[in-house]
Amino acid sequence: MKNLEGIKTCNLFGTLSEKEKAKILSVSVQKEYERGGIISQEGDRSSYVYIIFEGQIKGTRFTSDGREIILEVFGHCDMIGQVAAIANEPYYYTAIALTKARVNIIKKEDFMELLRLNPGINNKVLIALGKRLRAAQEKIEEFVNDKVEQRIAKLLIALSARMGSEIPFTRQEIAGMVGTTIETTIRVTSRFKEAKVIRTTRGNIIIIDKQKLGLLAEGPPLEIL
Amino acid sequence: MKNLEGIKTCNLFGTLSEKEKAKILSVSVQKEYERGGIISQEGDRSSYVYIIFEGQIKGTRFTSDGREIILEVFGHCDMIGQVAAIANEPYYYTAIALTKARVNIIKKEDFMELLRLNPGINNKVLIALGKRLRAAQEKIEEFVNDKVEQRIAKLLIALSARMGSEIPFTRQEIAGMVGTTIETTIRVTSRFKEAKVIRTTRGNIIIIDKQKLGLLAEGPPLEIL
DNA sequence: ATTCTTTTGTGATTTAAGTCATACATTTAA
DNA sequence: TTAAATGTATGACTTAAATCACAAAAGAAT
Repeated sequence: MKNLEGIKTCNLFGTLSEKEKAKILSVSVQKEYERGGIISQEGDRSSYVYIIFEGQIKGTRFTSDGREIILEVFGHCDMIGQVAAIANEPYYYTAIALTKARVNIIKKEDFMELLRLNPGINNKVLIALGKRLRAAQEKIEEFVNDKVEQRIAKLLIALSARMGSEIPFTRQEIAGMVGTTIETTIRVTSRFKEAKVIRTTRGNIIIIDKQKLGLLAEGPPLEIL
Repeated sequence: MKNLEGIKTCNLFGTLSEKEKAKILSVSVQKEYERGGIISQEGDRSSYVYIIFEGQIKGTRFTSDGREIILEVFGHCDMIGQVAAIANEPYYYTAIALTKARVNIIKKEDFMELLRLNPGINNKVLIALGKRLRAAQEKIEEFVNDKVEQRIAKLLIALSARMGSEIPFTRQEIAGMVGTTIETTIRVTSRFKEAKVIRTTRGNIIIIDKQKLGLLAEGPPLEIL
């Protein structure tokens, strides 16, 4: 039960009284997932809302030919499943644990109740959704404006802002996040390595020159740096 | 005042009593825009929320080299500016009238008050935001999976669902919406014309073979149809 | 009517990234 | 400890779409 407490510090619940927070905890169950564990699945009827307490979770869709597109990466205090819950629709994508993850699960009905009784939460949920919308729209802009090299640089920066300079993803996953193939991702990261912008181990990318990575994200290709 | 009434039929206000609806009308002002008229501008401090009563409005951002990216197209009963209002941030993009448009303007403070007093509206706003998030994520998927031809086919179908088979956009605008150049857009639409999928006049695309367009949106390129 | 501006149309060329094929290293499983 | 699976690496080739460059048609403005 001790771990559950951490979730109370989330911005989402910032406006609530101790009593209300306690109520949320009382209606939520905590569950732990191993890397690769499936939290919720695309197309399933939505029954729960999830608040992430620890670890990273990816929101993924699979194309008809089996390729994986990672639409979002969630971390501490992020909430998933609320869009499906509120609109009463099936989940739009599959949520998979990227690392060992601990998640608070709230029944849809309890969540809706929570929203109804606490306008403060309602507002926080709205703000969070707004942020996700903007993030998605920024990504669209990137597809229009940026080359793969630049998109990968931006992604690495964004990921390192959340989880430090050691990024525990394979090239395959990176490819899924920027919407490219594994081969190009390997080629780009190899170039980054050669230019001493990153180091890598199997399944990890370690940023060693954040400044140069920032330049790459701004636009100029590696060759002219 | 008569025109204002139409907005009451919007789903957004479905759960409200007549009295509450009247309240909304009392705090909103109606304004008309000509094609090209600017409703709100990227970066401006958000002061109003807009509900579209009539016409089409595009949500646009400009790249550093002046190209236009149209992120969303809004129509009857859509609301814009609410994300900026709720998060208390500047507008994320510029809203420009695509056609003659009539818009209800609500002061940010009045809108926030409305949200606070009517959980029903709050919920509707959440659902609408959720839909926009999914639309944006679908677009990301399109960038990953689809070729330009397919993306243009999908766009034309989506637009025609809202505004009929005559689509009043230039190739330039179409290009901005699918994230490509004007040249490729012209080439693709020229091919569509030759295959009798569409007709065009200056500034307009008229869909004449909806079924074939549907096929194109599904994937197979024109040549093999 | 003539000029200016916007929109549409095409050809030639370049380029970024996808595709295919193959190899090797590192983990995990049998 | 050997085999299978997964992740990384690279070369050769193809292709979709961008870029550049120019031209003609359709409206709008003078």
